[in-house]
Amino acid sequence: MKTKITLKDIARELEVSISTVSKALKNSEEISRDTKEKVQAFARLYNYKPNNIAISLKNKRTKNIGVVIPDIVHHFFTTVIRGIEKYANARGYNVIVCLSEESFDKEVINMEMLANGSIDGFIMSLSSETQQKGDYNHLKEVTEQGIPVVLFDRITNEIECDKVIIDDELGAYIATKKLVEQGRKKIALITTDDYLSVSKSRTMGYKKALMETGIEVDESRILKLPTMEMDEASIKDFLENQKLDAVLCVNEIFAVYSMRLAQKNGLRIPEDVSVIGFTDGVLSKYANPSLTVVAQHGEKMGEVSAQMLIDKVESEEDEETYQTKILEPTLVIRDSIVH
Amino acid sequence: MKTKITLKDIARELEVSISTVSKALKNSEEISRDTKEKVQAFARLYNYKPNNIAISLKNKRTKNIGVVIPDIVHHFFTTVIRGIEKYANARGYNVIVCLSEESFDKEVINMEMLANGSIDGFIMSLSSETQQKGDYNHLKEVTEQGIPVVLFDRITNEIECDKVIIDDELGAYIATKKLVEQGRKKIALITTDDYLSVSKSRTMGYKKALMETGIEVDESRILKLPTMEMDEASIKDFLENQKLDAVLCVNEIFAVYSMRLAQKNGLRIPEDVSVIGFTDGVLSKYANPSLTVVAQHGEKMGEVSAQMLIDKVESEEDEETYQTKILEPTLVIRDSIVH
DNA sequence: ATGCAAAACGAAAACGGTTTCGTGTTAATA
DNA sequence: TATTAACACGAAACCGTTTTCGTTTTGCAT
Repeated sequence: MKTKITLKDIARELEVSISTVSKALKNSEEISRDTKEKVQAFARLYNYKPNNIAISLKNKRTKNIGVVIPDIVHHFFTTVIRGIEKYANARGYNVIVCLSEESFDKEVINMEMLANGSIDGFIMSLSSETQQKGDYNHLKEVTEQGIPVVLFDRITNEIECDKVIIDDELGAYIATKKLVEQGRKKIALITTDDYLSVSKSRTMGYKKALMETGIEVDESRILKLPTMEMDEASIKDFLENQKLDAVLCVNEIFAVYSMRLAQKNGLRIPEDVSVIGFTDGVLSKYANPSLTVVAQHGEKMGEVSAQMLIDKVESEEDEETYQTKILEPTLVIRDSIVH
Repeated sequence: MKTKITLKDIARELEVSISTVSKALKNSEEISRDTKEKVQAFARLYNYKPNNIAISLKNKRTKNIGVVIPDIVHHFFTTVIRGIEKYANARGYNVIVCLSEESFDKEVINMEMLANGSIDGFIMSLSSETQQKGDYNHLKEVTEQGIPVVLFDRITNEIECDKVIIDDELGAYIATKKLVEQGRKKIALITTDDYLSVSKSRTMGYKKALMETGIEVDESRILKLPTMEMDEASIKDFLENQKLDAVLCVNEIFAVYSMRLAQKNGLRIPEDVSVIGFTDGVLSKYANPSLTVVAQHGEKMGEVSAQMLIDKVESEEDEETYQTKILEPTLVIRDSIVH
């Protein structure tokens, strides 16, 4: 087992001081040609690589960024991570992923674990429990310590920091508008309780589109599930007890399940019922029929978040100016609506 | 901005030495009741938390584990990460995720980045390019430095380390056997080139099951795609040019797409054609009809990998004994086969 | 030979902890 | 009263770097 070599080892072997070795490896002007070549050759030979931890301690910079998200087994979050990872890696950063699993406590614990020097900044999306409680002290503590935070998708106005979201209201709006344009009148919405920031916005977009086109909002056509978790019974109960000609869902699972239910009841999609979901995942693409969705561009969101975070981390002056970037959702038309 | 407090700060305020503070916080017997209470109270008041980096440098233990995988936007890898994350977190470890994106170079770079002190061990699944090249020097270097490695799913025999796989051959075997039992005779296999360790095993299981039941293996019924990437044209070309009564696919996307193709051509599933895939993801569950799959139990695999790694990291003696854990796949029966 | 500036290098502090070992004080014992 | 053990604490080394600030050496002009 050949153990890692350190500056001290090189210094001892070459009978120079540690400082000389350090400088030689950085090609410092202070060191003579001769010595530099000797040191560099030796370092290369023994494959010297500086110890990241020591450098982190010295610089107070870890080149790690902490990502705290509610769940990883969801296409949207997965694509965001990919975006973050790609961008961060290109700038020499590593990504530490922590899952809150929609739990407030885990979110707090994870942040505390990372906030003690392990990372230079956070990128996160709030757990549903956190949004429900409305308790953001763990975020406050972190920002007060000067650790930059970028919130994406599930955000809160209570914390001053950079934010990245898609225009959820607009997404629901264009989807609903599309349905109306195609002559649909009885449009249902399957969403979750309003405490989830995204659900609230989407519900608003849905209502706005209806009102604009002179269709009365019928609250009995809106199903608010307690969480994003699949609840087949509720959806079944909801859909089978009314006559509808279109369904808008806040994720793709709800949408695909709705399609299957309709089909089982002898309804044709999209002839009898149009369906639109959120999240352009693998499910939408390969569902039968393929699902029209509001694409959230998770990878882009991840990139933008990472860029904002790293820019802030590396900026010398600590400007107290924060921005919220709003990405535009787009409608991906597939076979679950007529076209 | 209230900056983090250090031992030195506490020592200065309380007019004691740094050593005393350190010991007091650890409830050392050496320190008097009085002093301990004073120090602990002060620390609590100012919310003192030791700096992880400093501790890492001292202990030469980071409590981070590096996970290097080819892709994150795949249900299987996602569930593995979740398993790793849950288990590792419970034991006080953080997870650094790096994506090789199926590229050999990225895999190497990522490992080098992490191997210089950032992590205590690796959990990884090889990129397809790495398996294709058969170049494992980056893994050798790491293990020679005494950094523990656990390989999962996409492994190699060229490296001595702990490994976790599912019995891919068995998975394909039971799936094929199931199809045969139901009277299917013309069973196609859609897989990838043999350099991918998992594909090779699955092909073997498929052939074994056929031979055991007296069905001749017809190579023209085997489609070997170059990668796991979706290639609709090839699959379409392959499926539409022969009469089949069943299809086995090495992932769920190939399988779902095969179902749609068959349906478009007027074939009923499962009456005319049975389909089985690998990976029990969201796609299988919500496809129409729902897809029978060989479940790979990714989360379990992640847990087991994390446990093996952390056990090795924390074991004092460096035993040079490695084990390979083989998890049993299970067949999840759904509507894409008769039952 | 002398003086001096430039060149080349080393000592030491710093980052924030842990830990070993030494030392001063107090109290108990002879 | 002298001796000693227990107690409470501090100094310093260490982990592996970087960096400032001397100090020594060299070369050159005088």
